[in-house]
Amino acid sequence: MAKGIKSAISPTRAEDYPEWYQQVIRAADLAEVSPVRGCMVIKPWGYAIWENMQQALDRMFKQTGHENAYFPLFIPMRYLEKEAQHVEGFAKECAVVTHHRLEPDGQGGLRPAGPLEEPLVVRPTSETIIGEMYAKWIQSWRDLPVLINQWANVVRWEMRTRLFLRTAEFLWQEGHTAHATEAEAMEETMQMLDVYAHFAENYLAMPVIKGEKTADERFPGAVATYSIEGLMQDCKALQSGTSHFLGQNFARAQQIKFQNEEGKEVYAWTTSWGVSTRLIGGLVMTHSDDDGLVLPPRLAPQHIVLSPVLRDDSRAAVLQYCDRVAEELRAQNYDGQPIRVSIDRRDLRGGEKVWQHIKKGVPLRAEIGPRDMDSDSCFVGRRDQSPREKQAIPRSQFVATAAATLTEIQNNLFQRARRFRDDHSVHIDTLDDFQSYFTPQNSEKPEIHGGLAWCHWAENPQTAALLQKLKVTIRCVPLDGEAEPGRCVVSGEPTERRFVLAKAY
RNA sequence: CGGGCUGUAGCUCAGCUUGGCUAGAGCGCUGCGUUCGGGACGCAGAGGUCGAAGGUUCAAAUCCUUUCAGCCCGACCA
Repeated sequence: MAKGIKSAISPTRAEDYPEWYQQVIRAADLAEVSPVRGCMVIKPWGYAIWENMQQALDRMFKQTGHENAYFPLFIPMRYLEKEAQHVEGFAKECAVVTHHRLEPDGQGGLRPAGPLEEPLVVRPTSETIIGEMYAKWIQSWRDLPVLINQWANVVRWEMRTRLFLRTAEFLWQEGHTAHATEAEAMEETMQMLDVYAHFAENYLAMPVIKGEKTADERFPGAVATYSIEGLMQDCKALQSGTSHFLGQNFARAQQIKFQNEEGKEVYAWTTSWGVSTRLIGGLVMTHSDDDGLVLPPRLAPQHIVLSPVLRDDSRAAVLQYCDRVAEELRAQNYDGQPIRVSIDRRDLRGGEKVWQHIKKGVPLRAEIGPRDMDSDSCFVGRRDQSPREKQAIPRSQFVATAAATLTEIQNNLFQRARRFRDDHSVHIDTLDDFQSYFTPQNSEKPEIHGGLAWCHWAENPQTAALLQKLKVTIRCVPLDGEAEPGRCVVSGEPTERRFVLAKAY
């Protein structure tokens, strides 16, 4: 490739953000679009990130008293019909199975045969099937709470898809709980929102705002929906996890009831909460730069990749030296586990090999050639620094400080993302400021603009029309921070606190 | 699901308007050589039923119809 090229990914973020996003995913070999409409293939490097997310989240779910279970992929259509709002919300995007057999069509092909008596819906979410089971399992107050999580795939027939951010099929986890009292269910809802926020900030290194969704954005059938919202580098917000307080809506629809301590039959209070492979998209858009993916060490499939500089006269010795360094690194712990190290033995030119690891977001990389071996050191680069800033570090020091360096990178990424988020968060108090904040200078080819606008806001037809015009949405009513009486920037109506508004995915 | 654009080699694309030699380029890939610590260079190669199906024609990547997929813009959504 030409020497003049400054960055590994083309176009850059500033030039064309959506295209940059796709190129980062491709360069890092995370995933591809599949031949199946709207569905993606998650490749090993991308799937390993998901596995790391699963591992961390699963531990947190267990620590908060949940157990894993598995429910069917297929949901009888009539289950979905029970909760009116729920049907309405999901009906438009359901895949439906109507046959259970194939037969020759007489022209060398196949056609469906054996129509089902009742169509089966491929789960878009599992409230209904799980609720159906809970209704059987729960009879006494002694049976509560029921705290179950499921790792699964779901299907929502999306018309417009983007890798990780929105695909017809995606992987997620869905927690479903049932409680004896409203307060306990609400406590669960908030607890899991906190778990998600903790995970986002400490693992994804993605600062998030916890908040409640407005009625329009609420989960179909929920009494209240809470979310964590992150800000991507193109200044659009990403809903990155949701926790729903379902009240007794689903319990009533599905007859989840029990005898309480007074012997009275009452409905249970339920919750559900989930995060998906969308988080990988959030990860990409929070940290990556014009040289490709940047991974927070806690979720990186490999923490360190050693790139031996292979020359005929010293090949064996260098490889042996690398093996030794790798062994020593693996004996170190980072984040409670041995450091994940691999050696790239491929006989590629040094520069090319190293750039591949940069594009894949490996947090720490070390080039090791005869010169390093002679001086008993490693030539180390960090993904949170420029590719040029490489340093020779004595082997023993590199090994001894590797875990601390990973911790430092993890923290740096979070600090950097938080600074970006804070730099793109503003209090807006006039309509003019609001409009100009969300209006690009160049309407032909909109530049990156906007961010999180904290505003006094009233929900009414007038404000809704403005939002539609500017393509802005109410992200949430933030939970943290104090109430601050004020007046709606559009209508002047008095309000209690500021909402967060932004353009969003 | 509406409106627009696009499907030609693994990737990015030219060729199509005005049908006609054996369908091209760059990158990537394979081999050999020179190289090698910031993304190498030279030479020689492999690789395409032109998204798919029908049609028009002596002749279709090129024209027509249908269909599938992708991208952008709307509506919808984790």
